[in-house]
Amino acid sequence: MGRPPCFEKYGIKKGPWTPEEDIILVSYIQQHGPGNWRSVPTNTGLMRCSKSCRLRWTNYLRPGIKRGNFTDHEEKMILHLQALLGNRWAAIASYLPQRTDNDIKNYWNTHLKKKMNNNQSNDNNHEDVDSEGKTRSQPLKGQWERRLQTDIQMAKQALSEALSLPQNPTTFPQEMKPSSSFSHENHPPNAHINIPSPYASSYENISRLMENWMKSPNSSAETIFSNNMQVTTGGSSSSEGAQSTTQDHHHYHLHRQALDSDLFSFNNSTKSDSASRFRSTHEENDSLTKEGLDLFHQEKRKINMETHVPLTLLEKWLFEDGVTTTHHECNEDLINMSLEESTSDFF
DNA sequence: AAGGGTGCCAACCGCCAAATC
DNA sequence: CGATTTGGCGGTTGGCACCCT
Repeated sequence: MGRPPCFEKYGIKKGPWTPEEDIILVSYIQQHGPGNWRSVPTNTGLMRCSKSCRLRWTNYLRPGIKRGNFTDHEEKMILHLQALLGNRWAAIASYLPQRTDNDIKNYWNTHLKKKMNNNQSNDNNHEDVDSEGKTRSQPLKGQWERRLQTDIQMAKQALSEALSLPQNPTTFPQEMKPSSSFSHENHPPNAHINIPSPYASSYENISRLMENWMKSPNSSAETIFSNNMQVTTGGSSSSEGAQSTTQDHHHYHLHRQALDSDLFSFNNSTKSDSASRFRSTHEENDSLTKEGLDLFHQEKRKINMETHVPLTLLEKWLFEDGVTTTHHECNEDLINMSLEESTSDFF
């Protein structure tokens, strides 16, 4: 037999998400936590498939997501991890908790792939032009990959070199270190993320939105949203959402910024300590519900049991798996090499 | 100013493994 | 144990915004 058929076959809506839909989804996740996506469309009335809801949450609405330009360091990490793991964007994204796999994939396809091609075409001179037009030496890119493919011993050495990135503790966010990347106990997710926000001046509006939202969790999202954000919602079809005015876009970004607020500090429970964030943020919130606490304890137990493995193990798994699947012809020596040793400088 | 080309990115598609009945 | 659903992943696409001529 199998599972009962899901509701989502009827009248599935596609296309860009509207602010109203976002509000509904976030509101639901706020109450029930991420997961059990099958029930989300049914319980919220969203005419979206569960898959779409999950993607919207993980790629856009989930708090703690860093958007905008990739830093030089992030770019290097992506390049190195891509060389190690191949196009396993989810695995790569697990090393960059603030970035989504979709984000990294897009960045790779639009920027890095091009850059790699340029590097290969300019192979003879080991110089590269960065985004600011400045010339800098790039001895690792390309060279590292070629050496990896040709000689295991050389590859070992090259890997060590590649992983020995320039040490710059001041520019390396705390949460990106593996030992702490899954621990935000004392750090609200956005507290130390330096987002160049054009919406800072509207912080009060956001605060009001969140305040009212928390006070009236049962009121309709549309009412809350229209009262606080004054967004023209109209018919709220996807096409209309996509055709909103510039002002609407501005408000939409305010809304988006609000969703990033610490008040909703869940994280994807399969990849990080959503429970820790959930607790740390909700403990500071007077409107914390008993339901929320129960959820937190459930989440924490689940995470402790299933997903919160030491990162060194995760690294090993990623490394070994990546090597065995992408470079299986030369995997033995690489597997024998201790990743912890070779990455000690990397992080 | 207009039209075509290009870049970017959110969202979709299809596949697969795991879970469930 | 097989059928079915769900969740996750990587690849791809559609449409908007920007740039160039």
